[in-house]
Amino acid sequence: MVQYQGAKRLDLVAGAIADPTRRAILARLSRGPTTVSDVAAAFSMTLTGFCKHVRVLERARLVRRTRRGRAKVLALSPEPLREVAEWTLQYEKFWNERLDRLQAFFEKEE
Amino acid sequence: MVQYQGAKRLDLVAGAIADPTRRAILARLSRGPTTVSDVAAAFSMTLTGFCKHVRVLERARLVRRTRRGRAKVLALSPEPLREVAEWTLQYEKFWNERLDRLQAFFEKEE
DNA sequence: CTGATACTGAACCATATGGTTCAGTATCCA
DNA sequence: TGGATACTGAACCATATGGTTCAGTATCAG
Repeated sequence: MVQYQGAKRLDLVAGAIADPTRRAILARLSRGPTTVSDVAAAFSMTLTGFCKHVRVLERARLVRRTRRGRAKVLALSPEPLREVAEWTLQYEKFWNERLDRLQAFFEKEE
Repeated sequence: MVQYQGAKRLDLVAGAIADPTRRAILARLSRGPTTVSDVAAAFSMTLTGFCKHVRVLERARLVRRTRRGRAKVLALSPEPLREVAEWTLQYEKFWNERLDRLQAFFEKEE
């Protein structure tokens, strides 16, 4: 499959949010930046395992990581979610439109 | 990680759209229902491989498959995308709001 | 300087994903 | 009935993902 403009980024972002742990991290960070350990405390997982999730979010540019002393602070970087929203909203007309045509199609099939 | 309401479905749907082949399938089906072979013709992949992608989309309830003679017709089922749109739009305020606070934060760090 | 804190990288493991080939089922057509 | 058409399942393979442990680096506190 050929990769069009921004397709790889959508792969990364959609893949990143396809995991409940990572969505929970984003939800936590939406309440403000905080340290790795502080976010990690909510999960029953090793810190190393947690860091891997952070790495996935960082590669998708959904979080930024900066050093503050010996801690690292995570901050939400929500812009890539906009791209996902825009992609899904391309299909808005399909879930909004009356489903007569589709229903008729399936009734005909059965 | 505990799975909250609908979380597993979001996993499936976000995972399904995290692949350019599958997004292309959805784009094709947005122009109307058609057969497996017809959609598959656009991809340089075996039919078996293609079917696996269809299976992923079907498990995420993004396509429906019905038999018509010896062919099977695929149709877009866009409702699950609405859930993804709604999830991402929770973060709309973050990409819409002025980034003063965040920028100030990073400037302070550097 | 020393030790504790806060990560992070490397290696490893089990399972999932994305592809293949080959064989099988279901339907249409002559 | 007997092909040809249109998938689909099973087995296999390579790589990716999500977790672990253990060892290492960087910073702070005394």
